[in-house]
Amino acid sequence: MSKRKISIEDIARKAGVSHTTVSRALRDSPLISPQVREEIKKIAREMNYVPNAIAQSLQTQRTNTIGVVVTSIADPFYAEVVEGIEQVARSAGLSVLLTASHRDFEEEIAAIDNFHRRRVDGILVTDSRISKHDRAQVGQIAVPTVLINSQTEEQPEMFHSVTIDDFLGARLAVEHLISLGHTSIGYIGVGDRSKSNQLRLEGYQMALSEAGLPQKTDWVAISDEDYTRTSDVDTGRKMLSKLATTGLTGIFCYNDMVAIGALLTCQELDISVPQDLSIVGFDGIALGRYVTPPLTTVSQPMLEIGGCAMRMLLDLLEGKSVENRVLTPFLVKRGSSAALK
Amino acid sequence: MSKRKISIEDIARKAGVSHTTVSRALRDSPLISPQVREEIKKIAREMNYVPNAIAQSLQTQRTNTIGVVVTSIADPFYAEVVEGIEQVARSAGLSVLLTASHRDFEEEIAAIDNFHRRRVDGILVTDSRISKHDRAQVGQIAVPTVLINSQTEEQPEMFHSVTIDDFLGARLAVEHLISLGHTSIGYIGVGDRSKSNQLRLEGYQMALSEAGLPQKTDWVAISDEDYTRTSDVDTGRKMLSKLATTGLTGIFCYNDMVAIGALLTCQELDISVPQDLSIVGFDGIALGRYVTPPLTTVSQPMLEIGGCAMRMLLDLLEGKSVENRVLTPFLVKRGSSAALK
DNA sequence: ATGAAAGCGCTAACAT
DNA sequence: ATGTTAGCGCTTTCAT
Repeated sequence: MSKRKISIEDIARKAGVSHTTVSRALRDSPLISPQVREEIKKIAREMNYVPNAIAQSLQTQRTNTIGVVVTSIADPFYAEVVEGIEQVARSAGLSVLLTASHRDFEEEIAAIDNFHRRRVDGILVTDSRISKHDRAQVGQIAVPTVLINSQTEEQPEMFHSVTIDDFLGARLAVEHLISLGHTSIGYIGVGDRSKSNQLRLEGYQMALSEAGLPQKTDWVAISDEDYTRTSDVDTGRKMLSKLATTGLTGIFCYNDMVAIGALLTCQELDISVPQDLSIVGFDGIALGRYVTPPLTTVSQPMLEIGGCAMRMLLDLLEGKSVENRVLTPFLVKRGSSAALK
Repeated sequence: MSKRKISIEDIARKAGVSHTTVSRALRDSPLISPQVREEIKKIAREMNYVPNAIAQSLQTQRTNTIGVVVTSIADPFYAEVVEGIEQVARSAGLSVLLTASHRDFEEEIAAIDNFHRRRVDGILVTDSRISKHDRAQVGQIAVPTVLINSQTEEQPEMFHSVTIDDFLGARLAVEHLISLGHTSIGYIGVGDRSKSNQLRLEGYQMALSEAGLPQKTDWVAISDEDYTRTSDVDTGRKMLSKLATTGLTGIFCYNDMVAIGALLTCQELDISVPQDLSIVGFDGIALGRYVTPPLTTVSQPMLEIGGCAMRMLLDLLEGKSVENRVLTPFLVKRGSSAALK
């Protein structure tokens, strides 16, 4: 194994030309005569030359790298979003630096700062905690940045963004329950996800009031715990126990993990789903297909969210102007919801 | 937003010193007098200086970056492994470049090649398809590389590796079924994962023969499909249908997704699990906890696999010598397995 | 304690 | 069509 890496100067020496010629030949410059070019490429191959992207980056001021911040790498939702990001990034010749923020503001800032030092060409942040007040901390966000499902109320013109229509999604879920004949419908939320939780709650309320259905405060249970170690599944479990005695026949849950927690507790409490209680989740993670009964959910197009954000970033890198996108979620009917008896 | 980034020369000019002094001050060199150092740091802060990691890397020949190749980012198993990797990488000041290989040899090679151009300090590859015959293609693997659960029979001294003990794991699964009184035990495998599938099959066979139990060829079903789009769940579904009529009372599945496919088909065929049939999976992905009945499985310590591989890489980077690790999986008993009636 | 100069490996003006 | 010369923004001898 060659200890010292080969440089274009090494090739130049061997080929009896200048390193500039090698540089040009390797990048198919029309300035170099075909035979010289081929000869140089041949030598490069023989010497196992591997171009130094670092040196190229220093010169071209482009790293062909983007930074992605996710709340957790093992999160089934964002894992799929990142899959979508990576696919289009790679096909555009960009590599992805991935960092987890654990929904922590400081970690998020640190990750972005690290990306800046590394001179990434662009940044993608999921579930961002950054708002306009924090501009100082982020230093100058000098590179194109797109927020995915941001959790703050930043001015739209401040950052670029791709979001899911939480309000609409919630309505889809609740209207589905209503169409099944349910009239006593509850909501289990996650306080920690401020913005999306708020919007889903509002969508829930709107759907009910539009249908002229009653709303009771004890039909809504929102966990107020810090996002320490209490997972969403546990939230679903606890909150369902609270709501179990309120006579509800349908429950819309903040997301699929919460819904699954609710489902599990129903099994323990001998509440049959969907006979006694219909449950609807949000997100559309793969998992929902495999629980019993399979989970009815409002599905987010995860791959598309990632792909869309990445394409937006690509446009930004080319200096194009872009418009923020609000993607549309769609209802996936499965076994956890059924007509009211 | 400052268009042009500030460099140490800009700071030097402002501070009336040389850029060398700035460089030293910023990195707390004892050569610089405390007051000058503080003054320079203050100016740097005021000017919103962000060190250029690219320039540093070119000089120091270290990128503080590692490359990670996974089969799929959205894979619940490897997502968790990567989570483990990223945690220890970050605490060591390293960033992670992540690329998906989709179990494709060419893509895997391309990813590694890309990492080489980018001069990553080290590489981690999961489910590697590379064997010693392919050394040429990989060029010179010039940087420390650790394979995680490699799928080929490379000489141990060729690459460093962290693996799970597939053979032992399979035995744990089958011995568990045996201890529950089962005597007709089948195996559903995935042909595409050559090495691990082979080892798990052998573990299965060994456990049976040690217990003096019968083995029949039609108790073993191994999917021979290419890994195109047919997911493991579908494999489980199809193979269970095949085995359903053979009078088995226990089935060990290559992994949890296969087991879940089997579980789902059991529901459709009105085969009660675990009353009529006990099912045991492999991997220990979170999902298994939430299906009905919850899945008994041989769990791999996913975070630890990632963390262990990363620590091994860290040692390699420090020039230490390392020993390959074979980690031990453990049985997690849940509802999908029960004593034979 | 500080500075001048060289160089990491490449690209790009500017010659020729 | 090819070579010379500068940098890109840092770290690191080597002087002073």
